[in-house]
Amino acid sequence: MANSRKILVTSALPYANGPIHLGHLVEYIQTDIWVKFQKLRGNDCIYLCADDTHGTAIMMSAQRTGCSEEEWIEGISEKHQRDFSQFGIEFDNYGGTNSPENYELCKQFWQAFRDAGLIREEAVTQLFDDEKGIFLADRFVRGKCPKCGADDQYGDSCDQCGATYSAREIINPVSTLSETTPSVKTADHLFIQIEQLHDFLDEWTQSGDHLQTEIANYLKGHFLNEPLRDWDVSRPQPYFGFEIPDAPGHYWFVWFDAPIGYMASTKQYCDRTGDDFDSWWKDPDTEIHHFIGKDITYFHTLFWPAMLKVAGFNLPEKIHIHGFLTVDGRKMSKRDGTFVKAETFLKHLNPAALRYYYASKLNNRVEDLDLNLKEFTTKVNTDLVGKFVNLASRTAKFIQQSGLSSEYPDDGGLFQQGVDAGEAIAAAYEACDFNRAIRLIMELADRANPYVESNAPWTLRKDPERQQELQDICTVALNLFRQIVIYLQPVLPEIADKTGALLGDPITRWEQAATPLVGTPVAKFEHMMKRIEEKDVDAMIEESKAENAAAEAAASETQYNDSAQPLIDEPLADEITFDEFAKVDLRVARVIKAEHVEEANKLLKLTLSLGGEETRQVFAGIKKAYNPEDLEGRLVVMVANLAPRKMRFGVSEGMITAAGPGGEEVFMLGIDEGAQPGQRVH
RNA sequence: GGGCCUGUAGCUCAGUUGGUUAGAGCAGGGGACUCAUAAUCCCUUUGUCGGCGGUUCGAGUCCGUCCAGGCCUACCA
Repeated sequence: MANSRKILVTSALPYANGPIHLGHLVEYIQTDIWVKFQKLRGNDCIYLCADDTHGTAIMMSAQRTGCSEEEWIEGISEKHQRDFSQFGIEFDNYGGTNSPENYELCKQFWQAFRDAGLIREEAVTQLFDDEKGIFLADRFVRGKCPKCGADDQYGDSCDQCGATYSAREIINPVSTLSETTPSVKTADHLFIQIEQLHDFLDEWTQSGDHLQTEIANYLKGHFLNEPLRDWDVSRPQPYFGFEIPDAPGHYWFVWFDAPIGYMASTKQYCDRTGDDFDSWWKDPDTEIHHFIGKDITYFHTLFWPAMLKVAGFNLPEKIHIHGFLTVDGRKMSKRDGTFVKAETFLKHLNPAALRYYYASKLNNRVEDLDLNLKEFTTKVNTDLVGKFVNLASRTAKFIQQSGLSSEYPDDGGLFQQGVDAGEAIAAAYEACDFNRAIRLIMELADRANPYVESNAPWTLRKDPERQQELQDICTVALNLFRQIVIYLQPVLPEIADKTGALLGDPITRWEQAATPLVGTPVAKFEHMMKRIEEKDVDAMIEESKAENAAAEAAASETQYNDSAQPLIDEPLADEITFDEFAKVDLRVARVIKAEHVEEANKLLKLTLSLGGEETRQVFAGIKKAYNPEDLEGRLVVMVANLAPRKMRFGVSEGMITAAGPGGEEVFMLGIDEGAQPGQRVH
């Protein structure tokens, strides 16, 4: 087409850390419908996606399952692609951010930032999990809220009082990865000084219709009204990602390389098809459209445009942001079985039903979409099966012998009304106002059924004199049906294919809806879509519940499958009386000094404070398990009334309590925050 | 605390730049038909358009305010 648009479309990259579920599918179905619409309209449109494969979470998952990160992400990618394909979602290329193409592009972006002088280095102090050997992102830390004192809150904010804070402020932090107390460590990070692009971002976000208005307002009120903070784009090792070429030991933060993955996927597409990469990312006439969820808004509306700007690539024409999925009005819940995986849905229901339902609910605002299961069933059954497919189902077999009439009969203007509605429907699709498009299309179906009703082909077929009339009526009905099918092709591609086969004319272009089809044979009609049974929906929910129960059981097994070995190694001691227990004076003590002892290979020399001036010198056999510098300041529990014992290196005036077989496996007793040195343990 | 969004029949929602008796689908009630996946067609009930105040000849539509619900409040994917 001479005036066809060149449109590059992406969906957010699914994180390669779990299966696709119905929530993800809102976005991929929305995007796929939009892309199919553009293609049907004759535009040069490609749809790109990839797995987002970097970051700490993926590193941990691979570790847990005992495979390499590469093996892990490959397995996930296969599953993702299989799920998408089952739902009729067709990518022109599906890549992964761990690809060589992505690495090359990242280097290019990085160099552009270096050249622009926008990168600076600064030390960042973070909590560090000594056992796992990694820095802890906020969500991997839990502890007591520093504001209200609520227990078991995440590292960045408190559910109870709503306070936000840094993980370093949290009281009694615990790493959720190892359940150990993290230490505090400092590492250098690289920052992009995004504030220098403030004027550009002001202009880009607030004009040109690149964003929905509520998003533009949000950015204006939350970020652009004050200087933009520098963006921390590096992570120290260990990290699964790309090592920064000119900063060994530093890795690009996953959110630096993830959006570049859109481009890497384009690169793969171009390499495969011989297309020109620059025509997509450097030609200003090309439109780039990103579809994302509201959770990743600022990465795509601030950082990403800034990156593209600095590196000299096309800026997005539009960023389409959608809300989340709720089921029956509530957040998806694993416990309620409403956290339904794509795979589970497919075992029970037709993916076309979900595509239609989502389409009928989607608009171009950032609103949450509710999957009401009852409504889902009635809507699909009434609209799709009852009204729409029924049109073909009730008329096709009457003209299986004769085919469509050779001339399009008078239909009282029905077909033309459908043609007239075409542009409004197209405009609704274009604006991502799919629910409007569906409403307009269903109005057409609402007119077509009464037409069939009032002309009663089932009466005509009994009268040999009126066979021409019968053929004409069915020709009209099937053309009205086909017109609707064309309009619905972006949503229901499979039905479009079947209709193409039924009427001997494949559906490939939107304009086909403007011209009635005549004179073709009509194939044997076969059901295009089954009704949804309530029991299938119930079965899907039940299966999701069962999956969750099984997963929970497995998790609790791995968490609590404690070995019986310790008791076997050291059986329980004989019973004692309380008085006998009370003879042992256990005290809270603070390690005020910890030092190596020359020539000792097991011992550390500790100076313990019991508060005030009271101190004890203790030799403890924990050298292999603890570094002295990590001990200083810690609270321990000591046996304070143990008879002093002369040892080779001095007198030990007590004993600190610890468990474990010894050597490297010694675990000292800690005590919760708040305890004071000198307090007795009862 | 601040910001954004939403509030129209039992349910899901339309209502264009303010203009005559506020609409659709589903659900409910009554009837018809039998070609079709118990599908379809016709008729039909229901609304202080969240409350209050204002601008206007005229407001569901604009302004203010209050109430209710949702979301966001950056280094977290």
